[in-house]
Amino acid sequence: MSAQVYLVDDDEAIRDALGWLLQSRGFACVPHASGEEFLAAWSPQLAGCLLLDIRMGGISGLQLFDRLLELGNALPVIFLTGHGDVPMAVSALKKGAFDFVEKPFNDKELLDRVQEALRIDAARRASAANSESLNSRLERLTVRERQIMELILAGKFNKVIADELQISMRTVEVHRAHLFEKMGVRTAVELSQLMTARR
Amino acid sequence: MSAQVYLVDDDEAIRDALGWLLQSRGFACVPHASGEEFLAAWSPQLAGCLLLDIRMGGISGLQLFDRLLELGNALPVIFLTGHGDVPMAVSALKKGAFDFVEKPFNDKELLDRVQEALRIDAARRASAANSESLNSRLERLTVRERQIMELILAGKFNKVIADELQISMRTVEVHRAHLFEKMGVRTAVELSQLMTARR
DNA sequence: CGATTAATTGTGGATATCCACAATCGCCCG
DNA sequence: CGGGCGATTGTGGATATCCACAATTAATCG
Repeated sequence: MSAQVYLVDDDEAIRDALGWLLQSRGFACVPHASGEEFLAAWSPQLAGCLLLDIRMGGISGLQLFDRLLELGNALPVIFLTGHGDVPMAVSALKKGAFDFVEKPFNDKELLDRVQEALRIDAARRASAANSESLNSRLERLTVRERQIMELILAGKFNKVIADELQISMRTVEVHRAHLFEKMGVRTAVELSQLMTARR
Repeated sequence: MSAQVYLVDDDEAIRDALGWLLQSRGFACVPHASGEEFLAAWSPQLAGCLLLDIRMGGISGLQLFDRLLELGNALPVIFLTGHGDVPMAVSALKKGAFDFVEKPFNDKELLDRVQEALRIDAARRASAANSESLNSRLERLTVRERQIMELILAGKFNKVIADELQISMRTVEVHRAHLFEKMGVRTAVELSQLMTARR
């Protein structure tokens, strides 16, 4: 799934004009005529950004935005509006919208914002992919291994861990080796960095 | 230096009214009649938040905001304006303003925003204090100790570190013990968490 | 029931770490 | 010049870790 610029606007003239502009600059554009239509096509895997008109028939851009937030949307959203007011813009940005642009807009400026949004999204996805792979590795750990990992991350010696869990040191060593293997680390320090880095 | 609500507005009536409102709700308020005046009083140590009118004689609220950004201001800024437009609000928020409120405003809403801003600032300062203390500990390390710390954080054994630095293992052990002592950690895992957590 | 998986434990040896006790060398400062 | 500091090294012993080889028990699953 490569990056797309999703465009939701109920005005066909705008869809055509913006679509053309984007394509001409090398951005793949996917137009939708309504919020409902986009919502039906949406999936968490979509990559790119979303250009969203606020005033539309059917559900409004703001309503669509809220719905997408609930669904866990990660696409950066650039609002387009001819009739925005300040509270609307403030609220949208504080909820996490990427930008809020008033029509008529300057082509170059919009393209810059699109490019920046695509960059952000790519970076976010790359980092999400990392933490996905981390999570999948974590899920492969058995309960006991996770439990022992916690104690290792608390800086405890195998001996102490064995005491606390009332098991032999040898068993701790085995679990430790297994979880290092599964997590793809060679030392406790690497494990700690892996776990600490992920916020 | 305890938390204050700094208020910059060239309209005395507003300063009085807002000042009274804030005081009555238990917020300590420090009014200034101009951007220049606040700038002269500003220091990086100020704690609290800043209520900033946009349209003022002398330098404008937006100019003051930009200047404060250059100076490394950490105070959350809540803009107050009677004549804001959308691009202005968008730009301010994207530069990191905490909020952007149009006059006339609802008292309770403004107070909520102030409280939230104070909370954010307190949290930010607490975390900054941590990283300050971390930095001061880091500065107490000798060059050699820092160098060895890097290698420890790379997950290398004392033996390997000794080889790479062309010194004896014993020396590495000594430095290692010293830097652990100075950094206040007992194990390499704790050190790693300390260093990794601070972005 | 036979296979698989997780948890558990043991032995023993090779490596590493931790640390007290001790010492040398070079540099800068009052 | 004597003292302090940082870097360096050594010895030796107590602890820990790493790991190959080996095995038992309990639970789950087709």
